[in-house]
Amino acid sequence: MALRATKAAARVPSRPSVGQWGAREAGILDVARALYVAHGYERVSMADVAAAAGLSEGTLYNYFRDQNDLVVSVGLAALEKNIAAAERIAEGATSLRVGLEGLIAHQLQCMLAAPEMYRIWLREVKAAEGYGKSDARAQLRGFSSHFLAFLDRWVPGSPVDRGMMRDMFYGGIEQIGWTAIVQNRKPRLDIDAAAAMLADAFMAAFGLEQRPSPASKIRSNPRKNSSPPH
Amino acid sequence: MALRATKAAARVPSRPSVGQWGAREAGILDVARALYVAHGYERVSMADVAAAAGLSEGTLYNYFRDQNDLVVSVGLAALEKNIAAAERIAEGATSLRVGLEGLIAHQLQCMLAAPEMYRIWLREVKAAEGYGKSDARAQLRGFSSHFLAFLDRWVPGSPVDRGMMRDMFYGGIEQIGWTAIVQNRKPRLDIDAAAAMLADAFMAAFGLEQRPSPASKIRSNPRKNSSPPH
Amino acid sequence: MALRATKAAARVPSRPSVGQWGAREAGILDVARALYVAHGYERVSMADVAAAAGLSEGTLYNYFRDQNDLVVSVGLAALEKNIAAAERIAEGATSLRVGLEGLIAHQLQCMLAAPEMYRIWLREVKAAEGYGKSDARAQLRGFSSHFLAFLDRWVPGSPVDRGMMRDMFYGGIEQIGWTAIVQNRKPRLDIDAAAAMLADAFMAAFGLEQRPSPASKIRSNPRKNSSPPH
Amino acid sequence: MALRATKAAARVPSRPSVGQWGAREAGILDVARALYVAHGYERVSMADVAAAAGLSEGTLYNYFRDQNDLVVSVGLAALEKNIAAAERIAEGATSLRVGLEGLIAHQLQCMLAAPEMYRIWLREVKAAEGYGKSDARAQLRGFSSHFLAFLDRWVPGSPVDRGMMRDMFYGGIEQIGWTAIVQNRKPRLDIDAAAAMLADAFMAAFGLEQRPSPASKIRSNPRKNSSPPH
DNA sequence: AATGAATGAGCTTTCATTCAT
DNA sequence: AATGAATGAAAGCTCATTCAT
Repeated sequence: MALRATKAAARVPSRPSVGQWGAREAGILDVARALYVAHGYERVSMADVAAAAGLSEGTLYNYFRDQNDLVVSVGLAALEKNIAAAERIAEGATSLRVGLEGLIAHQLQCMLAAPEMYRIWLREVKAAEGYGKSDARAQLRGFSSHFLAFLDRWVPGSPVDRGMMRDMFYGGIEQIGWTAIVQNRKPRLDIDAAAAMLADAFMAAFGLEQRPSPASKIRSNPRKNSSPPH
Repeated sequence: MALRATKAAARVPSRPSVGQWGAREAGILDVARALYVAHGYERVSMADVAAAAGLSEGTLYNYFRDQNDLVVSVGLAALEKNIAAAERIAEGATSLRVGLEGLIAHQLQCMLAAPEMYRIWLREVKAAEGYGKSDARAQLRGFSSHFLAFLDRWVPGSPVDRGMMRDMFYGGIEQIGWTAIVQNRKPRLDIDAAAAMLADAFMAAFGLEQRPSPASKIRSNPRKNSSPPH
Repeated sequence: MALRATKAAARVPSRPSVGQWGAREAGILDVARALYVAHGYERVSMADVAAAAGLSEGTLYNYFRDQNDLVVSVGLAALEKNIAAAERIAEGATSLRVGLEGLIAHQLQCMLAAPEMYRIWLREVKAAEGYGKSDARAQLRGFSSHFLAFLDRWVPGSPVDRGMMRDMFYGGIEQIGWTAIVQNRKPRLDIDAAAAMLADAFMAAFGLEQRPSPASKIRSNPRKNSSPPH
Repeated sequence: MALRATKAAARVPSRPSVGQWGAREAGILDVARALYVAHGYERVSMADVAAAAGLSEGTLYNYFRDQNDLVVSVGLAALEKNIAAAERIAEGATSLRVGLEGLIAHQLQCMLAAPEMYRIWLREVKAAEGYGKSDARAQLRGFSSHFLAFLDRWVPGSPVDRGMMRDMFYGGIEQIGWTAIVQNRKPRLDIDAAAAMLADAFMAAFGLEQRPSPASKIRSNPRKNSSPPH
């Protein structure tokens, strides 16, 4: 169904040396990602990747401990890029609102642009046994703290637990993105509009900003309006 | 890594008859679920299930087309129960707030009580290739409409698109639950407190209820609520 | 009853490279043939062949795509040898009569020497589904054209369609050989006598040579003829 | 590849009682034949046949010892009909020439009309292990003696051994028919023309009739005959 | 570092056949 | 005679991984 179950490879604990870690590995990851995206990662064998990369199978194993390592690495490479961009967005934000909206839009864009990467993330990382102790999770925690710092920067306190805020935020966005993917609604989803709306919603959810006061007459369509007020 | 990928079987078109679908299958599902929970579903072979159920392997295949069918069936059986309970909660709710809180608490309880079922759901259903067209998704859509009807009942209109509300709601809750599971924080998570807080947050997010105005003493549940400092 | 039906493998397109195709494969074919002859090919598993060849099962599958490929390859290897010999006989023939007689004798010898190979040819090649488009048939066509060229060399024209001549010739011979095999008459069949008689018969059938003139009351070849005179 | 190999069922030696042997069995054979022709007999399971016949699987086994028995029975049923017709043709023949021509045409017609039956005959009967001792062969021997009697009737003696004549005759015809089938040339094969030509050829082959005398510069059968001008 | 042939455990899956009812 | 659920042996096949060169 996904990849064949493997007995935990007990031996080699670490990847070669980090200094070396560059060109070659990145190239392999690129090749692998292309294959994964093209055929669905479950159907791409190590031999396929090796061949496409102009490597022998054995050599491939010099760079990635096993298939899981490769798949997860491909997934995390994509994640890293996204995280880096997200951090830049958070840091460059001129207001909480702008930051959230940017993060939402960015997240949705990433998902819709590369659903297969998200599938890898979901199946092989997030829902994998032992995710709790994985490197991947450590990485995520790194990002998480950035996000929390971003919140701290703009709102020192809020009624909702910070961790929960993060989970609501990302959980909600991911679910929305996934629904769009699954419904094959990718092209039609208006990411910016959705981001604006969601940013409002999250601000309200977290008590981070006043919803329009009853006094302010501003909201044109208070009922079903799905778009951002002001 | 998970289960071996299978080629779609060509012959058998459908499962026997639906009327018959009862005792035996349910028994097998129970046995399988127990094994899955105990050992991690990836590590449980069809032979294991057959043996535990006191069946021959061949017989097992009379009831479930293949391993994937069994795993997914186990996952969906759990889901069905949860959905039924959720629908009861939604229908029995005396207010929107009560309903949301109940749904949140129920969802978290389900996840924390059976994380392995949630893993199956995540890996083998939600993130499986072809989920978009699966029976599972059809089933989910059924529940989704119940949830939307529930919202309709209490709030005829809201600024956020209903589908997005649903996704934010469940996506957020699931993420929170998953974090708790992954962090092995199950026992410590105060589900009721979390549910109360989240219900507030979602109400606010969806513009469904006034956040307490600074002046108004309105907050109904000042006790466990971890929210608005006013 | 014979071998288990297999679903066409989807991925691997062709056999490795042709240049390499030699030592190893030939060795495996020899081993397999020996087992097939000894036990009846239907009763020889891939594991049997691998073990006898001192190979792991997986390795065996590096050389032969599946069981059918191996069985057919064994059959065709035998066929190739026979065809090569047949071509040499045809080319070296000093007369039409000599050539036909040689070809008949050779064909019968091959069949009686290795009936199991003939069974493989019959069941797994000739009567297999899709034989029409198989490599085997292509190979046979190659030989067929040689045979037709041989006829052309000695008799530029004849009343019988060449393709039919070929079919009558080989169909007839094979049936005779098969009868001998089935009747367990192998040792007793006087191949040379039969070949002489059949050569006469085919010459006459194809109008390629004068039958004995009316004057010689009976038959042209009273010498070695093993059949009943009136 | 064909049917799964089975361990020789050692027990039940005979079919129920012959008196009963009628309606039910014939009906099953019909149903099975239809399925075999439609899907290729290798792909039709006993369950398929039972279902199509409105029988339970167990009941099917009351009528046919095992799958092989069924398949072979289907094949032989077809053969029997053909043989009966052939005997009628042979008996009704007004001359040797007419008889042979009729037999050839009939044989080709049978093959082209039901190649799948011929495949069964080839794979599951003729090339099956133990064909030599099978009931099928006994049956064939019966027909064989009819054919020989037919020859005896018209030509008390000939230079070619009678058994070989039979084998040449049927082997040649079958090969020609098979080639037509394999080449998908069924519709185009002019059976009557072919039969005429082949009849001539066989007559000549067996020395059963004068080839056109040297004097008559033309040929005996100027009509449809595509044969010997010498 | 690179190779790539060899490995082989281990799973799924099939269906002909049986037998208790 | 009929049923049809249960059987279970039996093999095919894959592919991640290794290791001798």
